[in-house]
Amino acid sequence: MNQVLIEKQLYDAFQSESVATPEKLADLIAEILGCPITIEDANHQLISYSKHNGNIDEARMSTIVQRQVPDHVVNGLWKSGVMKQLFERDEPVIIPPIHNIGLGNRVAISIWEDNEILGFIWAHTDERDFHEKELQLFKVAADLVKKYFAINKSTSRENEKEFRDFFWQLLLGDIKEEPVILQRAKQLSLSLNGDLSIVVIDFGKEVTGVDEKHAHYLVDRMEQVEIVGRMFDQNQFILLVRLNENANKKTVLHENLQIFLYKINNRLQTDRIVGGSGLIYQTPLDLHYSYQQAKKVVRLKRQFKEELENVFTYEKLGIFQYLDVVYNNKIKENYKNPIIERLKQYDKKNNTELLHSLWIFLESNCNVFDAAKKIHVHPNTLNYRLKRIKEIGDIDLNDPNQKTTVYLDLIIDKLYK
Amino acid sequence: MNQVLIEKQLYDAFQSESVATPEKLADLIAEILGCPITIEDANHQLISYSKHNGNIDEARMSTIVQRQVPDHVVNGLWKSGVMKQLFERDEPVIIPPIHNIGLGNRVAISIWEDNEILGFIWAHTDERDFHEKELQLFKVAADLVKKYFAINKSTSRENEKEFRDFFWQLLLGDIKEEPVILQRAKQLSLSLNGDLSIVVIDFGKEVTGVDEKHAHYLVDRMEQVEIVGRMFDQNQFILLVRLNENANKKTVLHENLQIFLYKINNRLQTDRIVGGSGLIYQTPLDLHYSYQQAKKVVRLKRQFKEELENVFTYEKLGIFQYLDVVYNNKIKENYKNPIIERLKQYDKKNNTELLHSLWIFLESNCNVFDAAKKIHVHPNTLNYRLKRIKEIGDIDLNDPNQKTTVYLDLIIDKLYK
DNA sequence: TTTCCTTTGGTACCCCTATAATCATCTCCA
DNA sequence: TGGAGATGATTATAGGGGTACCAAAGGAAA
Repeated sequence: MNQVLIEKQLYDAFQSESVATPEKLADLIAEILGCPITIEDANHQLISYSKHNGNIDEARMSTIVQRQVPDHVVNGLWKSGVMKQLFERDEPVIIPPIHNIGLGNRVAISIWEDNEILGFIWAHTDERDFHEKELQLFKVAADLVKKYFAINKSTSRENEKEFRDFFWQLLLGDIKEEPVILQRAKQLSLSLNGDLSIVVIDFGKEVTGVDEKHAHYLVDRMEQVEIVGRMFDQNQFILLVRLNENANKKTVLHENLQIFLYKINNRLQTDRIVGGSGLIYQTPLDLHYSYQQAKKVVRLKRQFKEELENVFTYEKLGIFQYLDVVYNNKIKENYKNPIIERLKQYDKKNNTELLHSLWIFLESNCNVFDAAKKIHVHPNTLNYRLKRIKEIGDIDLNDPNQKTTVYLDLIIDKLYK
Repeated sequence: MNQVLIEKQLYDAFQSESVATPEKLADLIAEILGCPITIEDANHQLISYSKHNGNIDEARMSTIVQRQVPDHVVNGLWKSGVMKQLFERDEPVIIPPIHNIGLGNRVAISIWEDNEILGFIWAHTDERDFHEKELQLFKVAADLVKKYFAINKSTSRENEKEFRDFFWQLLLGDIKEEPVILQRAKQLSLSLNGDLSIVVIDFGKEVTGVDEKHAHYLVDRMEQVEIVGRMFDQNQFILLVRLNENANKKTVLHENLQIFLYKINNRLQTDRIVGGSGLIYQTPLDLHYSYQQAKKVVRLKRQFKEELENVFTYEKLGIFQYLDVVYNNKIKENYKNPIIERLKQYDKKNNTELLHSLWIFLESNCNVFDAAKKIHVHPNTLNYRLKRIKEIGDIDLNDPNQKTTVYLDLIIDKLYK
């Protein structure tokens, strides 16, 4: 009965304020539970905190001062497994002190809507123990806070479907006039100026709720980029991002994606998730190109796992960008590079390794010494082999045209076998 | 009346022999005209010669001994313009002595069927002059010889249409079973084993009779290759060739085509005629690939006139083989190499020549010294520029992948402008 | 003037080329 | 069958040439 009473009290208190401020909400929860309360959003930004009475730990102090949870505290929470629990269920989690990040006793709960985490409530339980009753109350509190989030998100929620349609139009290039795009963006309170790019994260399987939560959470923590739009589509998480003015265009996407993919694979205990970004364009008109490019990066990363392990942007695909069209052309024209064929034939007949030597040589930027080291032969041996290759293959390795051609054909020969 | 009489006599004489030997024909003409006669086919192979009375010149002597006109004599005839006249009309041509090739006074006439030259008659007029009467008689003689050729060609003529159909089936790859192909080839007395390839000569305009004659004549004089089939199709002359057993596969087509094209352009006073060959295949099943390849060579040679001036075979196209598919892919994906874009922008802003320097460097097989020489700067200057290029373009020139990509993109950037 | 960019000179070190020697394998012929 | 000779593959050595790096000077813009 006591519990029901308190619950009613909470509800009444909450509903009595037509627009409850988050601070009042924190104070109210703190009062009922009898301990300091902190409310954060999904991105660990401080929403509000209760008046504190008595001494507080270092983690709380710095969170309040910075208006967000310090990075090292977040990292510590991940490492200790606490965040993982919060991400995977909506029950209160009892957290023992973690001294090296200055964190005292806590009980925390995550707040959900559909599969998206809206935020967290942290109770600072240094001064009192939480038993079943308090934990029940804490869940009720989470429900209240969820309503607060829901109200504040309501406007964007209403637009959700409309936004999705617009996003697809951008991704498919359906709208051809920039003013039309910008007007619709304005209606949806989106800003589409600056450096834009599409990022595609591919889960390689159907995306579960847990996957979505982690993905949402991690993209929100990307640095130097702003997530303008996001959407799940089958196995893929599609992002429309804007680069910050002062970000280094050449590297920011690469770095963020690298970190993102490392973390999400780590947290979901897999290695299946890959991702890539398209080129950066200055107009939303071109975003459909970026989308296609990002998808191509993902596709190629699956196809050439090792080779493209460290490639995350379309720009860095290099020759792989053209590999499949060239390959298809070869198939269509039934073309086999006669040089390679001659060398293969010779190798087979004479039990030599001319073709492999040539490949290592080309891959070593045509440096005989480096290449010789890699295949454990004397540089002069490799030089001799190159001389033979020139004779047998009828190729001039000093002609960049011929060299490039055989390099391309060799890559294809190796990769499409 | 005398003329008509002789004409009748000639006809009678000719028709009296159910199968007149060419020797008798030569003797007959010699007797009527009162001078030694030589009959050759289109390829300057000796068909027959009349008994000679009196001294003969060196050219005749060596022609008879070798059973074909010596090369230097043929060349001399071309240089003096005689062959040109013979090729362009079917009237007797009076030829003054050409001493440096040992040729005395001659009157010659070419023998035609449709647009193909069948052969020539040479009258050795050292001992007597040809006037109007003799010239008329000479034309009658040519008509007789034509009939001789016609009889001997009749079997192949009958097959002409059937052959054309078969040729097209080969070119288009319509027949999928090798035994079927070989059987049909046998019916047409064609041999389709060995190293086969398709050659396409493109006249760049409608082909006239004169063009055809020269083309037929010149392909018959190719060395180390056998013309298995030939056909005119719109602006193109399509050849099916077989390489001789002992020919150097790597070079024989290149060399023959180079010479052929030089000569035919020269003789027809143009530079419009181009030609190319496809790959060499060992089975007629693959000839349709060779045909497509040869057409591609022709098309690319028109598109990149200077760059492919010395390329005649598909094998030697090098990177041009892939250029258009890569280009189309770029267009489709709206891709502009960001490295090149950044360098262009920098060059424009700072009035520098980084992009051009990079191009020369890549074209010089990445040899700083050679490249520096070409653009007249100190090698260290170029080194410095390369350092800047690496910084501004964010490119690692020691990575063959990146280098190849930018090389390809630069070629396309230059050629498709 | 300061600063940044570009060019050039110098030097030490690394790399490439050419030549020759060594070894293995195969062919051919007595 | 043995051995001379040919061919091919590898290693050794020397010297010239190319490259990377440092330093300095000239020039343009702030």
